[in-house]
Amino acid sequence: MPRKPADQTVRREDILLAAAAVFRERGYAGATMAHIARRVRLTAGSLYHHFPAGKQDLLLAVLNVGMDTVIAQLEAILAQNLPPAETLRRMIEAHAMAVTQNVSVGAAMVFEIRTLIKLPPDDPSAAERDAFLARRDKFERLFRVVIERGIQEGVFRPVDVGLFTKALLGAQNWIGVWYREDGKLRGEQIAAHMAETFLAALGCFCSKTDASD
Amino acid sequence: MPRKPADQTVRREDILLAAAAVFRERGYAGATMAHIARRVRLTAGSLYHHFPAGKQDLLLAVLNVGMDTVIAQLEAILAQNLPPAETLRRMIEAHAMAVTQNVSVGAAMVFEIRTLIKLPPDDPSAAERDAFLARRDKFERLFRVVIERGIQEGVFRPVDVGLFTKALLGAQNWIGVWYREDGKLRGEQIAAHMAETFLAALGCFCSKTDASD
Amino acid sequence: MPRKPADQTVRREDILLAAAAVFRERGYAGATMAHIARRVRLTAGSLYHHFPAGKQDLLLAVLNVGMDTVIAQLEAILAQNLPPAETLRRMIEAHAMAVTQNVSVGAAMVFEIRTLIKLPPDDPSAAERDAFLARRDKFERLFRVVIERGIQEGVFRPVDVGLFTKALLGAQNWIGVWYREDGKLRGEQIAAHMAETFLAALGCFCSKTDASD
Amino acid sequence: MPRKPADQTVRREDILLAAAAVFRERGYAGATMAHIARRVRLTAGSLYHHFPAGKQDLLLAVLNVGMDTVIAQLEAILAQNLPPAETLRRMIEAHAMAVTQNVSVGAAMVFEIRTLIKLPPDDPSAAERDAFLARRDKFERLFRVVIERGIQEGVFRPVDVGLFTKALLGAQNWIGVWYREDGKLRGEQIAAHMAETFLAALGCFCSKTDASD
DNA sequence: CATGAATGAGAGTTCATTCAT
DNA sequence: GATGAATGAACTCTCATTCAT
Repeated sequence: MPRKPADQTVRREDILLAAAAVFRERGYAGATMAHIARRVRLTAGSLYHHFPAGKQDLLLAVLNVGMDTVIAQLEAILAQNLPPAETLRRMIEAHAMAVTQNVSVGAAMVFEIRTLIKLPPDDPSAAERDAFLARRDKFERLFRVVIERGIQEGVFRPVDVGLFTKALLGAQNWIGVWYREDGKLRGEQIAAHMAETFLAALGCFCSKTDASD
Repeated sequence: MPRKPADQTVRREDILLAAAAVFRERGYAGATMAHIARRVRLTAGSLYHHFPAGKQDLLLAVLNVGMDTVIAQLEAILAQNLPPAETLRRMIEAHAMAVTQNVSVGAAMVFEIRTLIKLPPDDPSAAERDAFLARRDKFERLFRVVIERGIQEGVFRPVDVGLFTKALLGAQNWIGVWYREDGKLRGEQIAAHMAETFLAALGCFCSKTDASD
Repeated sequence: MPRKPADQTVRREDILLAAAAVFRERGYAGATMAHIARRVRLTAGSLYHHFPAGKQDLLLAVLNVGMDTVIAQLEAILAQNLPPAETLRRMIEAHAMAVTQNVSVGAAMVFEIRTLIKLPPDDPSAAERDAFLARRDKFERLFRVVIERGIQEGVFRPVDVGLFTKALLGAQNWIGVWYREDGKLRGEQIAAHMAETFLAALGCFCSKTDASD
Repeated sequence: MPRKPADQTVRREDILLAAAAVFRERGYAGATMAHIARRVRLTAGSLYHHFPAGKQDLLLAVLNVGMDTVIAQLEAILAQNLPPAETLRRMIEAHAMAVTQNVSVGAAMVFEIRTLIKLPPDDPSAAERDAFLARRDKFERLFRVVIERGIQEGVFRPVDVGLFTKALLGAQNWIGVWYREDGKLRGEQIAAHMAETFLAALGCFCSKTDASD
């Protein structure tokens, strides 16, 4: 009754991406372990070898991977200490690229936070959930801070930073909803256009400074 | 506008709003008929008197109500034949207001289109589903057209209209995700800020023309 | 898809007895909801209408019913304030009768306490579990007290009351294991013999005093 | 008595005891191969090297070991041809000691016979099961015979031998349920008290004859 | 011998839906 | 209209068991 000749071993990450894809297509609640398993040619039960805590665990893993990737990139950009406009441009582009490069994970971050929040407070994953939400807030703050700095320095038009950030992130998150890997728009184009749009919205039409990084 | 016996009308709409609220909180797949029924003090079975086709029917009804409202408002604005900048401002504001005034319905429109798309093609509701998706496309086109016109007339900075519209709608849809009825931001403020942001992004800083409508 | 023409309604108690019977035959862990359901001509899912908390709930209900019955009878006997030997005889007989009259429930009380104890401490039923265990201890104490009194009064041979009670209850509980409703021994015979055996073991061969009750 | 390579023998017995312990704690149906394996620091799969027929095999092995021990001891006592009262006393004590010395195995014999009986008739272990049940009946008969003889010889009060034996074995079996290795009662005390109780119940208060064995 | 990965057969439970009352 | 009881299909998760390594 067992199978799989070892050359075709399924790795944790494969399952994770499969889960993300299924979550994107059908939503967490609409996704079944069987859906996920089928993508990696396993049976539903076998997933529990890799993610003993089950579906919930899988969701948290997906979200964390996504957040890890994005935060790492943003922090790398911030570490360069570029001027606000350039920093924001790169952040928007990096974020948009991340979303298009792994739409499924991005979509999960957009759509399934709600699922997380509905977790009963006595759930064993509650701690991990809180940790994730904290990181998400931190992520949002990274954008806020840059925008605030730009306004203070007079490079950006004064705006309600909270509202503006929500608008920006809404637009960016939404990419994961409509973007098709096989569509005509490439990630770079989308990223560039997004940056341009929101920098313009901040009254900053300065062309891309080609700082050799 | 003649009405059916008041009680009934109210009942149906109550259920609809209850459904929208539950869909917002738990997602379509995570919502149960019992959740919805409890909100209107009925039992799950009783809902079938009002929505014979069941859960799916409820979702479509919610989405249609939402779309009806928004499209009606947008068309009223377009009928006024105002200049593109002013038209767009009002459209954005009207849309944002609609989202904040009935967050649940708005959230359903954001989150549950996916559910609709996954409908098996042999489903009896497939026709209604297609009708809805067509109207959603029409809705998006209303924005596109105005933006295109503004660019042609030179009032707006030239942008990729498709991408720009996606960004705009992403930001607007996202409102339904973070907006709290009991929060400190009122719908008007949000609406105004959204309009300002995206008009600015189009290079149009003209202050609100107070055309007496 | 629904069924059952109302004349054949299944009552809560029917399910309870069915559960007890299945628990007796296969043990709690070995019993399935389907086994229980089949006995009352329902499907497994339907049991959740009557016992929303499921299998665990069913076990606790069975145990509580059993304990209720026995304790009530014992207390009635104690209330008569008869001399220790007569009291003990009647208690043993009443207990034995209770066991033979509802073997399944009795067996559950014997075999499934263990199941209860293994309940994780964060289980929602933990409180009910504790309540049950407390009542079981009280039940055991009823016997102890009578035996102690008899020893003090010199009617009973001095024995280790704790150990003696365990022996007595072990013998009584065991009835539920071997007793067959269709066997040749009637409950009364068993009850009388048990009383006689343990009164004899206490050095008390006094014949049954026929106090007209 | 020549032994197999020491390691193996030990291994097999370790597993057996581990199984008995787990069966006692959680019942056969509630025990998993993983539970058992963990106790001997193996994985579930590895158990199949030692007990190829799996869980069922383990149970039968546990029960047989228990029965072997007890029957051997009882037969040794019977072989001494002592008078009935003394024989019975020693049998009761030996049995009680066996139960307290290996509670887990004893508990399995008490609780898991039921499991055995539910074995489907086409099960490969059915023959072994029947053999075990036969030995259990033989075991019970050993007690019966001694009691009968005692009655015939007039040393014991006349009782219903079947019922009396059930009472005796019930009390003895029950020890395995309440006995705690770390409790205040030692096996010898329990054994002595049990013997005393049931000899008293047979009207035989003769003190322990200290036949030097 | 031991393990880790896998399987397949349930088990408990949930839920949309139906229908007699 | 409304309800309560019922169904059947699905879903998450568990587990004995197998086998390549």
